[in-house]
Amino acid sequence: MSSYETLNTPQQEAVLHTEGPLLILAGAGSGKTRVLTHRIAWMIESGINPYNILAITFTNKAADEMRQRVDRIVGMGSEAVWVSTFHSACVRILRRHIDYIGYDNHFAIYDTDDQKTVIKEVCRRLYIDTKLFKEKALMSDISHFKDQLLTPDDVETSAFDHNERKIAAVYREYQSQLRKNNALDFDDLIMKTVELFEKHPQVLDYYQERFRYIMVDEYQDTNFAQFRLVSLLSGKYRNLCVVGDDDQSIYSFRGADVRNILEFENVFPDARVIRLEQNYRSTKNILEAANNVIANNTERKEKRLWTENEEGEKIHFRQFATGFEEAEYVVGEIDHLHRAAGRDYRDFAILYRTNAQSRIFEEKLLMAGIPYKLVGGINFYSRKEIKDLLAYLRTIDNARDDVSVRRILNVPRRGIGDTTQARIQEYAGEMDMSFFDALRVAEEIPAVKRSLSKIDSFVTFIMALRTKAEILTVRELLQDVIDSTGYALELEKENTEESKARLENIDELITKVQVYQDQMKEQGQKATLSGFLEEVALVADIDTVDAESDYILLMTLHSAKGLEFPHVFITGMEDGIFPGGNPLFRSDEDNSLQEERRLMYVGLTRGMKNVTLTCARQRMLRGEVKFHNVSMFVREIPRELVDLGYTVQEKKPDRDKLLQGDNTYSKMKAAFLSKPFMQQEQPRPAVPVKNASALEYSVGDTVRHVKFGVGIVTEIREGGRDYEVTVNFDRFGVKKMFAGFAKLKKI
DNA sequence: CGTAGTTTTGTTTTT
DNA sequence: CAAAACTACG
Repeated sequence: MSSYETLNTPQQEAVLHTEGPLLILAGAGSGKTRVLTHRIAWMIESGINPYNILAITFTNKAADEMRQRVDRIVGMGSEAVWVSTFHSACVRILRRHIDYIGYDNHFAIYDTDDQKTVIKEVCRRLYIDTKLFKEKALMSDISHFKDQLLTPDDVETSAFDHNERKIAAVYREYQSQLRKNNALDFDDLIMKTVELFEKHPQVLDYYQERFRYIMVDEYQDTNFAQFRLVSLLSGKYRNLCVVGDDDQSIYSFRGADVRNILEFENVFPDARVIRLEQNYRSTKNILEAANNVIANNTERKEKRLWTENEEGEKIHFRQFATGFEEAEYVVGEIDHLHRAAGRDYRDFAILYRTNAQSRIFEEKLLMAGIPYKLVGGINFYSRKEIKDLLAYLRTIDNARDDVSVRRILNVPRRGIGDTTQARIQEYAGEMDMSFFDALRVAEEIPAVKRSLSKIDSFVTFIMALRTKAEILTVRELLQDVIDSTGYALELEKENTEESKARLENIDELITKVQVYQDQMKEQGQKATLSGFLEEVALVADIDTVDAESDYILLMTLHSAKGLEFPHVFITGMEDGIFPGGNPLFRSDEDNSLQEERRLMYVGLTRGMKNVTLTCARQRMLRGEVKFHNVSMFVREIPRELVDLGYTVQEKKPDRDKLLQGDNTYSKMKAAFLSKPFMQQEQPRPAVPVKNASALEYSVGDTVRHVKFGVGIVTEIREGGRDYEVTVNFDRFGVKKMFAGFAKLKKI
């Protein structure tokens, strides 16, 4: 096939090397996805059964894309290839075989929220003071144990002080609670799969036969458990191909161990090693900057990325007085490039170190009427109303899921309060039965006599739903839950901004169920309740980003891994924010600093055409004004590669006043919100603004807005260079906006 | 039992 | 500054 000729020499080598262990050291933007897809295509073409191929990607989105690209090359056959994330692959395996290690195949998957609920319960049972042992810390401890495949016994044995024994006890009890609830957490998905394989060689053998060819992407971010899993699976045929870049290892906080990639050659002495060092993505300047930054790290495989691309623009660096001005600049700049240079919104990404930094950009973008998508932060599925409804579905699906049953027992209010719940819980514990079973026999519990009728009707209600679940589709079932609980009705009555947003989320959930059903139908599979819940548990926010929609992406540097954009803004380039953490514990030998630097490297190498770094002298952090120095990473870029533009712009007097002394965050916010967002400090070509007569709408007209939907124009006022239009939106109420930005369409 | 009002706590990063 | 966790009251 001629398409292989478009690959460079090492890329071709990687594609053609299908037998035996292979390590591909793929620098940023070196076309590794192309290599992986072509490699799968080549294998299929050369007669390998696609059924025998397993490809592990980092996100579901990457998995989908890979499958599509393979399809494009080979046409048919790719649907038989298993392309999925570690977690999805493990769920599929466990659904089939987890009964071998004493779990029910109908297990629930607990997210961070659920885990916390369990941990709290565990601490209460063990009389552990959560002031001394923070739930969050315990959770991360347990997570790390599991990353290392340590059982409660292991932890117990190696504990050498009181604290560690305590933690081991929590771990033990936590596991026993999960088992009782027939639930697994994220880390269990991997660990239990390993356990299954180790305890049941015949099951392992089955999968070894099945997956004769294995590929793992982003190998630098695998942890010990994942390493073990991959080793087991590939143990028989040894056709293991791993792809990664040690310079992009940014997940050590969740147990990722760079040694997996650094020591691959030691584990597999006969491994072929191929380096991909030609970069096809970025300009020379961007690459040069990235190379110089990462060169400050000591623990790395030396490599030299190069490109034939043009030199391009310098790295732009801009410092501002405040975070507000920073955001204003970034948004103004994007708006400018969009209008003047005709760049699509999808060409831009605004990146930051922590999710909390996104808000200010959201505000400015909203004001400017620029469409954006926020990736990460509070997950859609962790919103209260969504979790409530899902808890119903989970209760229907898995009767032993106590966390879900308890969540919905009194939602909507049924007059079954905390005391009653605690008593039932106690009884269930004593009798060693599930919470729901305790509810069913509530008449045996003398302490809850008063609520007995309420409990009975709850039990009947759930049982009825469970019966319905057998005949209804998932969507119909969800609709039934929404109707019969009166959940939506209650929110409608409330009729506040918040309740409206919640109703919208519920609508979105219904849409998601529908999408799932359609998808399953398309693939000729059965849409099941468990299947939907599983999908819900394992989607990352980034998976919902689609290439078609034209919006700016806002996300953390972590989420940006694997993506590329013509224009990248890395914001908050301040010491203490990025690199974050405690400066006292930061030295060059410190691994955490090196990881931050790799994060910077990832950020820079996302850029294709240009990268802008921004920072602010002072910014609001946790409600107080903080002063920061410019990030050390900015200084690590050679001076001649950086365009400094101007530093702090001349400020207007009224703004000066705003920034002084006693001004609170909200005052500043109010002041900025009431201002036209665009008061550009930098001279720029005048933006053509329509005058009132040129506006295609006038007072009384119905218009459509990208974000707010349909509304009626109630006022048009002259305001500086632009016109201020007041619109009463059907769903969002009255909003004021500037005609130049809002792009209102008369309908 | 439910609510409103008060206090405390928190920032990495995510499947 | 917010969200979460507590507390006290009707």
